[in-house]
Amino acid sequence: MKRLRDEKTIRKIYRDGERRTSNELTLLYLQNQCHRLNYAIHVGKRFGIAVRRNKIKRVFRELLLQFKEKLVGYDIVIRPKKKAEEISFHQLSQRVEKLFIEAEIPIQK
RNA sequence: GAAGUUGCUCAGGUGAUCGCGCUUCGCAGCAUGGCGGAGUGAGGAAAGUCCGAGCUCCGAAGGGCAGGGUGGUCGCUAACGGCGACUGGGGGUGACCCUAAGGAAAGUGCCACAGAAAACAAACCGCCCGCAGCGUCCAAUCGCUUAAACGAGAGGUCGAAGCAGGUAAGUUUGAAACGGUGAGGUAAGAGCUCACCGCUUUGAUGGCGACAUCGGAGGCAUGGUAAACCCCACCCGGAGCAAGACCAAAUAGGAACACAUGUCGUGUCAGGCCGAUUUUUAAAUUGUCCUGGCGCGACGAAGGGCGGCCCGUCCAAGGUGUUCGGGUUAGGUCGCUAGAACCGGAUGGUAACAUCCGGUCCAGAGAAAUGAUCAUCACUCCGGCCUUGCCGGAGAACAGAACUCGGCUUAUGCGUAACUUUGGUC
RNA sequence: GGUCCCAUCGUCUAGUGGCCUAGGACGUUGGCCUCUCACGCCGAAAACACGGGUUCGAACCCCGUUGGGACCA
Repeated sequence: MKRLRDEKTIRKIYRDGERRTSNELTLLYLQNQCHRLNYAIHVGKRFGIAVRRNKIKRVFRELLLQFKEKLVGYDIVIRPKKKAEEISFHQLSQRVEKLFIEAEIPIQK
């Protein structure tokens, strides 16, 4: 699992990728060539000061760790919404898994 | 016990599992990558960007003006608008706190409403004395008369207005009224005189100094406002690591507008006036001068740079300047962290701080990494119980390095020391 | 990261020490007009971002916060 830091790749995902939304986040995804999960978490300034933004990013990174072995071959971008701050880690985990199922990404056992 | 003032410390520890950034080593490998090990990894405010510096570039960072900043004194410091000590003023019962705290007798401006008057001294309302006339009242005396009544009436008293003079805040207004309070004094009053306080000025003593204490003199002149302009003293060139340096790649020498192309010298060519020579006229040759073209040299400048202006200085025909357009491009490397650094000690100093000795190496990352769960220990709070204790539950703030330091300000949890005021009990 | 600018009724604004108990326009709202609506007329409510300081007096001057906005190779 690797963090995406290349601006061009992220733009490509925004342009060509599929997207699914829930109350808590927006998920964008695109198949890639390598057999790994690359991710980016997009937290704008409307979430407040730097500490809060960093906290959201840490929560989502921890959450993606669960899917590390199951989701390979995809580049994804996660855009949290403000409601994501209000619910617990466990609830958030379920919502994300649901989104992955909706997206018909094959979850490997 | 309560309320408060000032200073200081810490910013949870340990272990396990899963993860992250950077550096480095090893293995496999040459795909956009993988696996494993080691080291290291946020703050007291990293924040606001309010000051000050280092560093880099802008010509070499020059002079003056403008502009900006600071403003008790002495010190500390690389520097500061910071810090320390002291002085004056103000606040608080107090511990203690606050203080842009130079100049209003260089000049200008402003001081609404109210008030007689708002700045330089007067006018007005008053008070007092004097003058001449008028009126009221009293009245010596006189006329007439027996007397009374009546009439006249020197002089006095009171009153209103006038003239000339004296007078100061009387009595309001106001934030503020040419010293304040008290006593004497006077026609009425007034520093007119006296005492105390204030002020001005002068001297002595103490202090490096701000200033303090004591004394003499003047009798009061100098309203407030400078976080109004201003004056005085001191300081400041501008920009900022997106500074800047190097490398690579790409574009292709683009468009529009503005401005200069002058003067002098000299060479050459062409033309013209005049003269000389040859010569029958005409024409030819040649010389001085003038005009024009070209070349060379010197001077020169519209403009531009030195990010406000002037001086000064530099560039200035191989055109320059401004604007627009196109391309690269969210390219790479360096700058980039060993420093006015941190810790401990000694010495000097009231202190800020300085010097010396010993030790330590402590993030340098592409929009950017430190976290999650569990256990346990420590801390705080709440509840219960058999109250030196045990059990259960809850909590842990503000907040995340982006070139680096020194401060200030703001946000914020817990603890602790000294001191102050106050309540209760002994 | 750095350099700057701004803040007045719900919105756009005027105000540059006293005339400010802050003016105007649009909007809101009450009444009149009309058969009703619109237009028109008369009225009302509504703001100096916050905290200190200077001054007799502050929306205005000074300092500090808070919020918003612009720019950079």
